[in-house]
Amino acid sequence: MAEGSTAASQLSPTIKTLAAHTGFSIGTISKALRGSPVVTEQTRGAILAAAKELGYQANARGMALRTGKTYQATVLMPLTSAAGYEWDGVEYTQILSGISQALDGSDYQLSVHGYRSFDDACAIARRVADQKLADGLIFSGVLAEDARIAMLTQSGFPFVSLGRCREPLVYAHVDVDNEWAAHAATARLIAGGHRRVALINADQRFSYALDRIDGFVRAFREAGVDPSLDLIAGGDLSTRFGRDSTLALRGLPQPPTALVCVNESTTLGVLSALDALGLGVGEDVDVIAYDDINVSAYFTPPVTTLYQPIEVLGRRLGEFLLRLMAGDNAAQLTEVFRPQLIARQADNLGGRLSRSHP
Amino acid sequence: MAEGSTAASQLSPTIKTLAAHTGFSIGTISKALRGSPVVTEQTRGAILAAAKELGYQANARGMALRTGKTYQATVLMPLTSAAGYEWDGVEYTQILSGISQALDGSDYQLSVHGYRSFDDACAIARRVADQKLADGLIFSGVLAEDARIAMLTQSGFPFVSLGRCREPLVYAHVDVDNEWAAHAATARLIAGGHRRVALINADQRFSYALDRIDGFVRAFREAGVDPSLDLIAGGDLSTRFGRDSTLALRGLPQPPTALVCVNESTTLGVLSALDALGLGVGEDVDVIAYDDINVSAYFTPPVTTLYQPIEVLGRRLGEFLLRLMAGDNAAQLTEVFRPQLIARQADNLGGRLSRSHP
DNA sequence: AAGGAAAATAAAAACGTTTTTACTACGAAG
DNA sequence: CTTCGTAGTAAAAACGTTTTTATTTTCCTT
Repeated sequence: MAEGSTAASQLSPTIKTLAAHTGFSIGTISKALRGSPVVTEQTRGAILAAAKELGYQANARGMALRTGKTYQATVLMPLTSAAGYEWDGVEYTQILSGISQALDGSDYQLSVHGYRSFDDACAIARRVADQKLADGLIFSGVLAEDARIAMLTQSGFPFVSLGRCREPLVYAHVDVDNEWAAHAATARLIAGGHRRVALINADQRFSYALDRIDGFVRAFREAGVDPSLDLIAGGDLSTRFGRDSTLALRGLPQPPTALVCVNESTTLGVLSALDALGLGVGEDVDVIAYDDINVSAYFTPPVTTLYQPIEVLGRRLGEFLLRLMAGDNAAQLTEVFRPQLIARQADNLGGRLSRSHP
Repeated sequence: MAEGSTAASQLSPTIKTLAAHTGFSIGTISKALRGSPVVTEQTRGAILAAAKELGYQANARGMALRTGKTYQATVLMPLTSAAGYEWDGVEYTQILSGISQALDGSDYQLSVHGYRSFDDACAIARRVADQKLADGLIFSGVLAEDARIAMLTQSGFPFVSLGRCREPLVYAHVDVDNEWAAHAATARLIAGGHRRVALINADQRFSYALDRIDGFVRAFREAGVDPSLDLIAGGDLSTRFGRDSTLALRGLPQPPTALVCVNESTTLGVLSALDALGLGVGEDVDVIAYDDINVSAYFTPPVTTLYQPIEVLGRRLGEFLLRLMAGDNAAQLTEVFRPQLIARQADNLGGRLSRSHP
């Protein structure tokens, strides 16, 4: 019976199939495919031809077992905080999209791990590094003092973070210049005459939340004005949070006349709250938002934004991780993006405020 | 030198370490860990204790090589169509979140493959199945005649689709009752007096776009009214598409007095266009949207929605895939969700239309 | 008490690679 | 004409499992 050959033609060809087909040994086949210089050009040609003819594809599991590599790049993704399916984390689609594009064509597969809390994320990161579940790691939501960065830096496990911690460590990262962005937004509002500016911010555990406060405060300092620190709200970046904090802030004795918003889902909540309060944007209150998924242009009314497409950051994250896994030095793999200011409003309440303030 | 033992204590323990530690052979260790009935309860206890003591974790690559399984569940994710980073695909965060939650605790890892076109998705699906790059597959964006479903059904590769094709095939799937949803929205508008209703729909290659048209038409038929087929727009589900198609439709000689929108990013574009045209929602035009990420509540003005949290569908997708990979029958693994109607407007233009139409 | 069945474990083979080591020609040098 | 280095390839070992086959032990039966 030709059972053997029939079965073999069903299954995908292995290095052994190639050996039988070409007459070379499996060791030579492997070297030829890996581009080792010890095999002659002629044999390599023959082997490559046979590989193409049979549609040979290296078995990732065999390679992985022998080399200890996994050919996996893992991304830590925050699971939506779930309470009532509140809208947050939408930008992750574009982050993943960017990373996926960068990894496309490489030998690496993109895998995703969800986490529910920071401790959860730490535990997963540790497990991935200790057990070598992946060859590299990408994560975001960096804290001022981030245990993941400390741990991975020490163990030498390749990773790229979206965001910088506040410890003096050397590691590959991609970030947005949040200090600059918050400063730009706040300074613009102060120049427009505003003195009571709110900052709808992320939780202050996050490093970038602190960066934004820094920029916010610097803008006031540079203008010689006391910063409205009592108008800084911190929370999850859901739409509900944007709405609730706006309602609360506007209920204060000296409510804000302008708001700086940390992301687009929060902004939607802010706008919703302002509408509910009967306040007109550009008339009774000004709003400047940060946008990384290009949606603010469709808000009504359109608001001034600091725009940085996050897909670009995602792509860079993937590129950096590839280079890191190829042996590049982490110190060289850092980039901080400065968003673009898109002015859609005058942000001076139609000039009214500048008159009342000297 | 104690080099050997030192190095061994550094590396994670293997089945050999356990063998040396307990005195049993590696075969027995493997059987004990896998719960085989041939090993006595006493030895299993000893081995389990040693495994716990040494922190043993099975090496996935070794298992994968031997068993041919990969312990990977792969999701096909559409890459954002990218032209100008238009906002779309945001719901994928929640789909992945749901799947990740379902896979949590199982032996399976979630991996993500991005694709740029339907052909791309087909090629990837075929590669995953042929080369057994994963043990199961999840995908969405099902076409009326979907090559992936046909191919995977035939090859018997485990998969769950988000959406149903229009061919009479038996396969595991999760879906929304789009026909019902479109019917509910359209019928409500017709009951409110509308006769010129627009349907801002997905591209008609997609099966669910056809389902919505079916429901849309049925509502008209049941009311004894000619369906406004000329007001059906199909396109990508970006915000820009919502805006552009609304502007175009309202430019017609007999413009729609109401719009049914296919998802929330499109709805945002629709609302933006209506605002730009100076049309008030609930006054000059009514809008009913489909929402799967719980954001419509914050639109201003709020619109009536058909709400179905997509994270729930994601979780079910993961559950179904796990059961499928465990050997369950695909015929049993189907569920169609019916969204919830959340009426935030009267959707009858304040009663004005019902007066003019009998 | 010896034989044998059943139970428990050990040993070996296998999965598909890469890498190290061993072999075989062949040409150059003495 | 022999010896040796070298280039090219083959053979074998290893990665960590699971599974099949072989061996040992135990205990029952006659």
